[in-house]
Amino acid sequence: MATFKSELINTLSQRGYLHQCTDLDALDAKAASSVITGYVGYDATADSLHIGNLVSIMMLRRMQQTGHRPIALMGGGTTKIGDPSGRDEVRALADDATIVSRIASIQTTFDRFLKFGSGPTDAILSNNAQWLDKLEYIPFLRDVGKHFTINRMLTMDSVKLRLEREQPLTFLEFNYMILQGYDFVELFHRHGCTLQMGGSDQWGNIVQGVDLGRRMANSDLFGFTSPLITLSSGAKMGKSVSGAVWLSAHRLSPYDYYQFWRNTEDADVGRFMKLFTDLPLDEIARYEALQGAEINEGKKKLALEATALLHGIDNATAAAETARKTFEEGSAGDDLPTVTKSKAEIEAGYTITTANVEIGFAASKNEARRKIQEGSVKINDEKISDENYKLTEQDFRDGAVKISLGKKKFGIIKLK
RNA sequence: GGAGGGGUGGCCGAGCGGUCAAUGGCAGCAGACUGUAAAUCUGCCGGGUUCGCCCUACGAAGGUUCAAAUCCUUCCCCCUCCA
Repeated sequence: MATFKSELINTLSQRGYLHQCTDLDALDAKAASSVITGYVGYDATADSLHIGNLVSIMMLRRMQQTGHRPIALMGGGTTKIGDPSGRDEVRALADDATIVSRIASIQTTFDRFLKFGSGPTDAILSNNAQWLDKLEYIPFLRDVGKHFTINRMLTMDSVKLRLEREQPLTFLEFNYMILQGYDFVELFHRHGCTLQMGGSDQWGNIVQGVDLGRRMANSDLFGFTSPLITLSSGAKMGKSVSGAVWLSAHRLSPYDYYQFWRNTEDADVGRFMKLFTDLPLDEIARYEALQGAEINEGKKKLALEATALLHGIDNATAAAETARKTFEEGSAGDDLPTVTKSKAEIEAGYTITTANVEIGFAASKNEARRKIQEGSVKINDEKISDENYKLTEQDFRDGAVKISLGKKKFGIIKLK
């Protein structure tokens, strides 16, 4: 089974993270004989990372698990430029204050996956604003710009595709790959970082960094990318009942995160366990062998383990218990979205329509009315077909009403 | 600088004076079937509503008309060809 010399590359390869590598054999040899420092960069395009970032976060985690040193690089500087990769339109650029607050919010996610500190394999959190913000234009062009040819840059997918589609590419964005390449060299000088990882869409940017390292620092740097993770049905990964799958709890609750994994397609269970949990491969193989409805046991395990990594075992267990009560017992668990109402508010007339909106099931009252007419709204498991139905004290059992939309969305209205 | 074409709902894309909150497709939501799976089929898919209607919307601002996404004027932006 072990086809590589190093534990790092064996792990990355066996668990499904390997897509492309600039020099796999050399990297493998190096990882077998020394501690490698490697990084992944994250731009602050929102105040939370999302499921699409999780593969690379797990790669950093695998590095640490196999005795190497990961760096999470926050793109405080590059976010001001905007990565054109895979986009047809210029990004809406955030102002400095927004970027700083987003980074502060994002950083907490890494504490769950990596152990930071000053030991030889302790993770490092860095921010490229530290060096990019104070670059001087002419010196930068002379030191770094001279190593990039326009000819080469025009062949990069991020540029070429935009031009082929006749979409505008600003000079600002055109510089993104140069700055990302420069990051790599900077991290090499600061921390001896010799590896950059990322998703397959980052290949071009990463390779530019590897080349720049050879030219500027005469150093051997490595690039490693993971495949784009899609569902077996072909869809892009990243939909939960309440929209995008965010990693920050303020954007997506641990319960909803658990539910996202619980609803994994059958064919993806084993693959996702390898990528997104620490379960040993032989245990994963046992779950993969399950057939038919038994696969649900694997989904529960996947959901529990993946949620525990991000939100802690206590939150994961609570989410699992809420799911069990809600779906298997038909009662209501504690982690469901909750709205609290006073007795006076109920007496003043609180309609089922408003309740659906307040609990987040519908974006507007019209949508809530439609759902009621479609017969998908229930109160305490009783279908409600009157859109003007007002909750009464009789609806409250032990001070709470269970409200549901469809088969998967549940919420609680509590009486204060 | 000159000539022509175009900007429509989350996206693509019809419409070209009234019957247009605007055909289709994608995405999304719900129902049926199931295993909280996939596939399939069905319905819904701007906001508010006392369910009569009302408001907002077809790049922006004015105008013509009983009536405009559709006609006119000005402005902004994109594309193609010529120089």
